[in-house]
Amino acid sequence: MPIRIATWNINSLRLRIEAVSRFEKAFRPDVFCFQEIKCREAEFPYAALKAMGYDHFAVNAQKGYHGVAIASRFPLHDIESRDFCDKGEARHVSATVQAEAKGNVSGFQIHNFYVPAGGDVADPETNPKFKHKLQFLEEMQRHFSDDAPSSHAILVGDLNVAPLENDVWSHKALLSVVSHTPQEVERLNAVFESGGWTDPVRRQSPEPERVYTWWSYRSPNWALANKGRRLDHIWIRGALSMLPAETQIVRETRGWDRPSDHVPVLLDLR
DNA sequence: ATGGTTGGGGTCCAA
Repeated sequence: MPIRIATWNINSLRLRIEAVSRFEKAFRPDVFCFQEIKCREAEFPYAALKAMGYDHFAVNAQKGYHGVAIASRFPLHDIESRDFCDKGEARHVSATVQAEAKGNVSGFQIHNFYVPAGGDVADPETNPKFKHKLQFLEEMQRHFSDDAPSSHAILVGDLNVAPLENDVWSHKALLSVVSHTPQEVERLNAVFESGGWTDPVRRQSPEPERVYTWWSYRSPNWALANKGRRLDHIWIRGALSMLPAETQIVRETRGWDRPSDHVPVLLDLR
């Protein structure tokens, strides 16, 4: 049995806990990473997640906005939440997963990120949110290049950047749209390269195949128009990147009642 | 070029 990791920007975990349950029944992830949980820790739906078989948690929560969490069937150790950019925002949580497969126990580190969206204007001089986004990515780069790049780890989350031309519905139309500007892409690529990461989603589905994980709520006909972006990512490094890996993007959840605007990304590692 | 929708918390901000 492979180990299955899922990441999903859920856009309010309490509101969509039934969607999480439906997804869990169908896809059974072992380690489930959420972004935009949008609740205080006291409001975190521990009981509902325990009923789905998750007994181990790493939660970095705040009232109303942002918030990330890991729910795991395997024990979690060394739980840390780093306050990137020192703004007091809950955008990162990491843990060591004590995974067990075929009786072999081995650990790997997992980092769960919610990178700032960056506002509307792609100019750090006039838009402090965009400046924050660029600084957040720069701090991520420094953080991971300080590590031993060969250490096995997984990085997941809503990185709010679609780095490749075929990660958006129109490269040309989105070049000046926050999420696909050269400034962000350059910084995300620096995180990826200096950290020694690999991208199993694009290993499986190389360009020019179009891959999206997000469709705006503002498009009434999201499936037909299909103006999506790939904002949600799973990266792996070290010995993990040598393992047989399969990924899935579970687009069908975008068509469920009251959906998140993001869909889950799954990774199976053997 | 413009405006379109959703969620949380509270009468507007973030996405």
